Amino acid sequence: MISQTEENYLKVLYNLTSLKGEASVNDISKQLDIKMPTVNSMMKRLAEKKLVVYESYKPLKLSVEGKKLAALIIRKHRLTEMYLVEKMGFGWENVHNIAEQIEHIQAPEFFDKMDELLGFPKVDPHGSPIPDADGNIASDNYLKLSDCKVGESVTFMAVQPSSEDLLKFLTSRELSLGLELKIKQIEPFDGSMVISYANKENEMLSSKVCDKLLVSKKSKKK
Amino acid sequence: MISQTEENYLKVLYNLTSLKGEASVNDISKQLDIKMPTVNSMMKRLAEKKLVVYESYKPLKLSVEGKKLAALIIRKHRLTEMYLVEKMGFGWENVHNIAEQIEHIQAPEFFDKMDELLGFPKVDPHGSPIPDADGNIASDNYLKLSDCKVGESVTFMAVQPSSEDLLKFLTSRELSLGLELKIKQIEPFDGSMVISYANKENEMLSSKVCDKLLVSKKSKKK
DNA sequence: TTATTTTGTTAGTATCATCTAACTTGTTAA
DNA sequence: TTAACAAGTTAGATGATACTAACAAAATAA
Ligand SMILES: [Mn+2]
Ligand SMILES: [Mn+2]
Ligand SMILES: [Mn+2]
Ligand SMILES: [Mn+2]
Repeated sequence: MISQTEENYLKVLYNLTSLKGEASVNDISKQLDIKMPTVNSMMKRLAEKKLVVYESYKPLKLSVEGKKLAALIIRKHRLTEMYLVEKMGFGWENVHNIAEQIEHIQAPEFFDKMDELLGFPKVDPHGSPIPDADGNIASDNYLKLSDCKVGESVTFMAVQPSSEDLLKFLTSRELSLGLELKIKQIEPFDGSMVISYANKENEMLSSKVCDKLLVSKKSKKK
Repeated sequence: MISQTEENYLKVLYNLTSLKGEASVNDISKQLDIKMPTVNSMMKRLAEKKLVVYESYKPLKLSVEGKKLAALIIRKHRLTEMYLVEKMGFGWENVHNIAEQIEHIQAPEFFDKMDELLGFPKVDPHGSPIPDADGNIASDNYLKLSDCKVGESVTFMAVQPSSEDLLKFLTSRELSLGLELKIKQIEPFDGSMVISYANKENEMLSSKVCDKLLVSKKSKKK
């Protein structure tokens, strides 16, 4: 059996390693706001359970089994977020904290039902892919809006990472997933961008924001 | 702060005391399948927190505050059960275990939303009343079907206590809440009853079943 | 390359939630 | 009314999950 606490460690490790393939004790410590010695002993415990690859002073990795387990927790998290938004009417900025708790519910039929009622969605409300029931996750090949050039026209696909404040900001600008963004101008000094979309003309977005908006160039194959 | 574990103790104590007003360490121990010394020290801890009235060798009671807290957990449990049945399509025999977990979610807006989507229901899928947001619970004045007499016609209002097996059995007999039950015959030997309802004529129910079906005599005021 | 800082580890402590063993108190049946 | 049994309590142990203090290793800066 795996505890709620252990599940949270696995999930954080999954997210941290999804970038570089490995993570440090320090990274996890900061992410979870838990002191390093606690993280250290938890990593040893998860290594005992064959979920984490631990060697003294070396970066941490998830085992194959650990990766699958983490993906299944993330599946529950993202299905929940989608359900809260689509079926219960929550805003995309208000679902993360609830999902953070519900992801630990042990009742496969509950999440299967959500999945079914949602029509087996592929992404969550922030554009992140939902792992399938085997823990496989589709890799998007989106790029950051901030890496695009003037004149380009792209589709807004995901927010990552998506903090509550950022999501609120995007809502206030009526910036929602799926919109066509036209890049009008890029300020060389601070990297802020002027874009047009929907019925908005020449909206200014800071580079801090543009860094977190993921877009696709060619209209996404359906 | 109150832990999930503590919440489960409070809830059990609430349910046990709703009958006689007090409960024993032994009762709780059996109900939760946790040894008496563990229950004993938990009761002392909850007494520290002013949620339980504890005196050595005396029966246990909830404090006013404890009673309210317990009622609010039960509110979350029953709203969840109702939501699962009404909005997600679960059968009434499959919702208790999920609700047992979801009742511990700390997110008032989540349960408020359920309440709203359900149209502020007064009872759960098994006919038990849902406490209001202040922890007040309406008292039904139902009687057991087994206490009724031949010839009477009553309305099926609740199942209590409602085990999965019993609920499955009732489903198999198409016995659902709100039905008019006509008592045709009572077997003096074992107390089993012959009743008619809906399109069923002279169905036989054991006294074990009849003991757990709550009914109202006069058609319930709407 | 040495000194400093950051990161990781070990050791020891604390709290929560559980247990078993042993003892005490209360209840019930001879 | 006492002897037996049931219920309640105390004491002590354990595993999970956190912490701080102190030390060791690795990375970085001087
Ligand atoms: Mn999230
Ligand atoms: Mn979580
Ligand atoms: Mn229930
Ligand atoms: Mn529970």
